[in-house]
Amino acid sequence: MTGPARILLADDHALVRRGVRLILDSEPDLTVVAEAGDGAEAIALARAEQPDLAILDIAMPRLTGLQAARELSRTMPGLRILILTMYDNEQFFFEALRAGANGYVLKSVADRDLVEACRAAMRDEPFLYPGAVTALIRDYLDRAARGQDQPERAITAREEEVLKLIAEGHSAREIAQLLFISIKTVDRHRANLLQKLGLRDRLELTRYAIRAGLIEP
Amino acid sequence: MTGPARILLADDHALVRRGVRLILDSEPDLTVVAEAGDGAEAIALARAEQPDLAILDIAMPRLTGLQAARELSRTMPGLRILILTMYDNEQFFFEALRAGANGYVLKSVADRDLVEACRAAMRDEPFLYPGAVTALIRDYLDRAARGQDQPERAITAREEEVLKLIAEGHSAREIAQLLFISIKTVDRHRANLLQKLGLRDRLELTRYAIRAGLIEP
DNA sequence: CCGGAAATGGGTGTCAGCACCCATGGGCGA
DNA sequence: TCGCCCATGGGTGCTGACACCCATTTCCGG
Repeated sequence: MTGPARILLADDHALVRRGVRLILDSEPDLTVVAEAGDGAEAIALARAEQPDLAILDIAMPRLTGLQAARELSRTMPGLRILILTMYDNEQFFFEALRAGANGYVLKSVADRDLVEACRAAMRDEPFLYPGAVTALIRDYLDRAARGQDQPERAITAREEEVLKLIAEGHSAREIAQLLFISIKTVDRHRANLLQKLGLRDRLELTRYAIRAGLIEP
Repeated sequence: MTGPARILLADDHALVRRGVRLILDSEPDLTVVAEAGDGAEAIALARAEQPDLAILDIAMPRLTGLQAARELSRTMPGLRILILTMYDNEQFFFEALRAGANGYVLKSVADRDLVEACRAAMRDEPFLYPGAVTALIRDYLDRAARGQDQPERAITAREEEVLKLIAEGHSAREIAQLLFISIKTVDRHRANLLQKLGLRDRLELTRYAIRAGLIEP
């Protein structure tokens, strides 16, 4: 017996943090030991507090929950990770799996499922909401049907970074200066994003990012 | 003595509703008597339950919190209204005041201020977060300085039509074909819109249209 | 150890967005 | 009636977005 699971909670809205904390702390086997307001703070607090489980919102300033999840699952392999998001979006769901998340919970059903998802993660079992399971099965069947000839490449970490900046209204030149890379490289990332997502221009990229919850309008 | 204030809570995320409910119900003078997941449901429940106070999120399906606030302040004059939102946006803030809201609270600071805002509303006093107060004062000073000499030309009907189409992602060429006018005229309307709204490009026009509720994201 | 993917960056060309210039005809209020 | 604003549209030119071409380095997994 080692006491309740120690949880790090990261969301940029204090109100959501407070609500989730009240829900989790009312369970005897779960306790929130730290709260972060952005992805960078989440990483710092995870290192300082060594929690058992991190609950990460996707849409956060500085680093998104997915970026933080990649970093945390790489540097702290024992840490369980739950992604908590507003949006039912398959692209981000698959990315969350690749980023090392143990579970993916929608905020719209989190009041019912979140506690169960935490317990599943602590047992090192995956937890997915029903829609995600459906998408996963469909994707599995798709791959089986195609014989994995096309692994349909996903958005990379760097591409997500560029996507966020484009959607925030920055020009290619500004992004190049922010990331210390050439305009041509920004052009290439943008082109890859447009091709992978099947979109036409940066305006559609912006809509996509808003719908996906990467940024706020 | 009439017992605790009866509150209607409207937000499309069950998780946020649950958090807010836990916060408010722990105060002896506040009690949540109904929860709505969208603006239309909020109006129906307000009529059925006759609460003292309605807390409305802006971003909701069917009817936004602002639309619901307009309807409620018109048909139920005794009802106090608090707008609760993610966005620190002056446009929304002024719209909320015009829609009859008694208070405007940001989700990012709601864990601290929400209870106080509810009590202020029940005393029929306004409650605004500090940034909103600053914006209100600046706007007042602006108007005083101009002495309303310039009615600051409004968007014309034709310009709004073009704005909508631009925000929906149509190119100037497409809009010209849709409206049976020349590309150059579309160019001119766009230029006038950019100048009147103080924006830079069609991407910012799109954000503006989304925020103004002209189109759906 | 080799092949592929990710990240980097250069060149070239087309086109749309946007700024600035200009003019004309119609409607409406002072 | 006169002037103003609106809607219309033409010309010119710059710049950024985007497509398609190319190459190099690094790193990781089979």
